[in-house]
Amino acid sequence: MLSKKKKTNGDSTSIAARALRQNRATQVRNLPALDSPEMKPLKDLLEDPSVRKTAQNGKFDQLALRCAGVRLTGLDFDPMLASYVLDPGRRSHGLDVLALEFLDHTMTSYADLCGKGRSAIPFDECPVEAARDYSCEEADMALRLRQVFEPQLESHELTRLLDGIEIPLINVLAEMEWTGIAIDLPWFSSLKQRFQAEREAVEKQIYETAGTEFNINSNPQLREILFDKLNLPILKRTSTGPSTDASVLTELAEEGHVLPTLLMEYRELSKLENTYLDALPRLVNPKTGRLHTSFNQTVASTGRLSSGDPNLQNIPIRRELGRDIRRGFIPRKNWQLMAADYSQIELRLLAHLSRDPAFVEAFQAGGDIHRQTAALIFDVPLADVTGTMRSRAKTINFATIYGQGPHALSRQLGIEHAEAKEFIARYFERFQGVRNYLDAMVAFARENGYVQTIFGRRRYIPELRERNFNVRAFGERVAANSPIQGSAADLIKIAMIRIDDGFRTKDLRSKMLLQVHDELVFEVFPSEMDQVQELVKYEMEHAAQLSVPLVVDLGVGKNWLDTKPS
DNA sequence: CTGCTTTTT
DNA sequence: ATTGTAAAAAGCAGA
Repeated sequence: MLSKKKKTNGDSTSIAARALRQNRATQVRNLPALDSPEMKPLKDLLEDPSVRKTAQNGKFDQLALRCAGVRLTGLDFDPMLASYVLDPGRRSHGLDVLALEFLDHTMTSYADLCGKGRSAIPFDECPVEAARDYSCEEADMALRLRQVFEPQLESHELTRLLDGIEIPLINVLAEMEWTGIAIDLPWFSSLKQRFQAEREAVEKQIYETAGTEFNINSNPQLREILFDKLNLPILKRTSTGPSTDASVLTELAEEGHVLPTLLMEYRELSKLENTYLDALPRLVNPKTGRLHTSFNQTVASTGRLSSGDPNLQNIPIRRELGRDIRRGFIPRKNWQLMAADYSQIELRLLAHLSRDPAFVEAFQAGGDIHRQTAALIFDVPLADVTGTMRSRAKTINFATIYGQGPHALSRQLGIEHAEAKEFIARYFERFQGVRNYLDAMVAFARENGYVQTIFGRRRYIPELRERNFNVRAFGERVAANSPIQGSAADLIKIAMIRIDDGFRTKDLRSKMLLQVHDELVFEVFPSEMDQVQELVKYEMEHAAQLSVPLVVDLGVGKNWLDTKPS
């Protein structure tokens, strides 16, 4: 939202809405003349070149607005968010779509205003009266949709979720987007050199091994080399032909073939190069010298946020090469980065929601949950749990959260289908409360058509009424998973609002920068370190009172990777 | 524009 | 009788 196109909240809608509210105008056609005194603030804004020039698709750049002294205030409703809490699964929450569906009104499109393709004119060249009407139509629709949505929100008991969480979160996210995060450009460019040289070397080896040059990024060409020329076995199919994904290449590599190993190295390097090393430096804002993501508040059907332009929620960490990229995210000079992670939040929520005694006790006892799970399902003393047992227990714990079946589990653990089936049976024997809870969620969803989180966030699951078994099975997994993932999303949103509030009342200079689902990243002013740590840990751990403790791990460092243990 | 692949939680 | 794990964003190729 800070940068461009994809808007979630606080775009021109709210600016114009404010202007309109002041004018008490409800009819697009009866707007006061632009020259009238009451329209002056809007006119000034529309005519300010530093603002007009930055508009994309008729939406003003938030950074430009902020530089022009315009800030988000007085925000107390957003039709997009109202639509999102009413039905997070719908395809679009766009104002135009909502206006058509709920008000039977076809809105002027951006193309209507400025044209499209070659004949399109820039937004700042369209007549200011037309820009006014375009903006005010949005405000008008927003106000009318409020009348439609408010009774629905009330009857579905979603008012608290919207007014208590989603609306207050708008300003928190806007502030995070505006603040941005710094990256170490020299570090990025030296990594680029290193990775590029390495990738080119691997490329050469691939051509030699294959005996021909081809486009490695082209799946059809790659299939031809692997499965026609070299006659390697086809282990998996996609809808368009033999698959060449990482699991296939790994298996082929294990059979002793050279090319698959090289291909995996190539893919890892080129992914890091293209997606991060090339893209991120280009997105550094020249005005702020920092990277400004957009947090989308209305795309994930579970209630999670998403991040885009650039996506800062999928910065690598698992493999060593990727970890180098995380090292490039840095605080401003003499400040520190701090990360605060919820420990096992989804499993804790599963324990809380299911009230399973064994699970609840394990968390109340503290310690390593996967280890304790292993002791229970393999029936050995805690001290005798081996690495393999713990790792398997961990996999099964995650499989449970996702409603995974024996087939998927066997593949993941590399064991027989029957053995996986036994693991699962054993698991639910020990955790009967979990079994009952998951079954109850599916039953509730079949009965009511939706499931909900602790805070009443709903997700409708029409798939459960489908004839197709696969679609229905998908619906069952959604019913089991969404209350857990969604409740976790609710919790961290509440914590973010309270932390932001704490920062303000305590007049702290430190900033919240990023949210990565169960983690918050902060840039901390040196003298505020103790205060910030205490505040963040407290608010995250007390976002709600559950029957198991919520635990947050803090880490401090000179780059994002440094904030992580080991 | 769609499909495939890869990155994260 | 049937399922080969939830949620995202993004780059590339090829039509």
